[in-house]
Amino acid sequence: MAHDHSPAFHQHDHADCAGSVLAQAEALALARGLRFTPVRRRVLEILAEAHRAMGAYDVLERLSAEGFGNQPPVAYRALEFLEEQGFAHRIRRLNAFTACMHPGEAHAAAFLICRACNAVAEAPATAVAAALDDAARDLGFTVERSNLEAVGLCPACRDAVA
Amino acid sequence: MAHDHSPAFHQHDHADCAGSVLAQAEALALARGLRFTPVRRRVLEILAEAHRAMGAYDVLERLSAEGFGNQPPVAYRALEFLEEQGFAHRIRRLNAFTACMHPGEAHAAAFLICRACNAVAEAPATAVAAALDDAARDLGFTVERSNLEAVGLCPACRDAVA
DNA sequence: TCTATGTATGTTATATTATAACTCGTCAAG
DNA sequence: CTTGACGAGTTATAATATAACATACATAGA
Repeated sequence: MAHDHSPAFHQHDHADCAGSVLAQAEALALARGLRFTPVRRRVLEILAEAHRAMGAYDVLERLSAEGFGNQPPVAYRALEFLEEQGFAHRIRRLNAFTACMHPGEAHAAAFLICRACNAVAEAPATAVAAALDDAARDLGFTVERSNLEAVGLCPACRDAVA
Repeated sequence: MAHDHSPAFHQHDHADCAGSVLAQAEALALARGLRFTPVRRRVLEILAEAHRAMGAYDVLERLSAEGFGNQPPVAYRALEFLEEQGFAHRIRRLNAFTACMHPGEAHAAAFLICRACNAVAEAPATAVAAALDDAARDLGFTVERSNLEAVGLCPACRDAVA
């Protein structure tokens, strides 16, 4: 379980993890009575296979080339659906989106963005979320959703620089 | 792009806190050998007086009305300077900016955004930052800057709903 | 003082990101 | 076999942001 949570900065089988993400999302959509339509499914696949943050227009380009609609709302709507369902995350700093690597599991989002290679990793952030809740409670604020984005250097790029 | 009129989560003297923020920023700029020019100063004043998140184009409108340049780079450059110096923060979820209420003090940024009134409060986040550093270190990632944005309900809006 | 140099501002133009509003098709409930 | 909800497609445009170049302006060295 330990290394399952830290995929991005290590070598692993993308096809495999993408497949499992798709399967989990599909199962969750079914369980929730949602329509996991071709566009939605394909967008999640594209994100999972790319295994990096992609802009909406990058996704759209792929969709368009595959015979789906070629206008922005097609991509934005699918991405919005995926994000609402926790199947994908929006990385605001990059104006981009990534597949969630463990959909369905309760988890706070904490993204580590490498400024050198733009890789994005999702870090386990239970402790971070707890600390945030404490700080917010002191101000009487009720947190509903939170998003933490950190910029820095991933192990590979740090070693390359050193 | 009007973000909302609500102040942070408690009443206080805006003119006073804006003045002190300006003074602190000015002193820091001096100490750092930076040029705290009229546009930069005025942008920080606008943010501090508004005491809410403002879009770059909102700021630009004010600048323009006061005889400064009326093209986007004028606002974006000043905002970028203020953010780099820690005098202002960018709220990515809102595509907006706020004055930092305690420039110069070492602090991690954690913003609480009320989804009802759009007020933005800056919460003390030392514990949050520590938790993040721990999580990142486990992945070999070096955090340089981080930004936490939480959406929820501020005390006033929660009470209004209840 | 003068001028060279770096830096800030102003301007033009355009790129990038995102959404509003409407239409059509599908599918399942009544 | 309709109708109502929802998703997808399309047109158009809004909102956000930056590239590139021109002009002014401070200040330090000749």
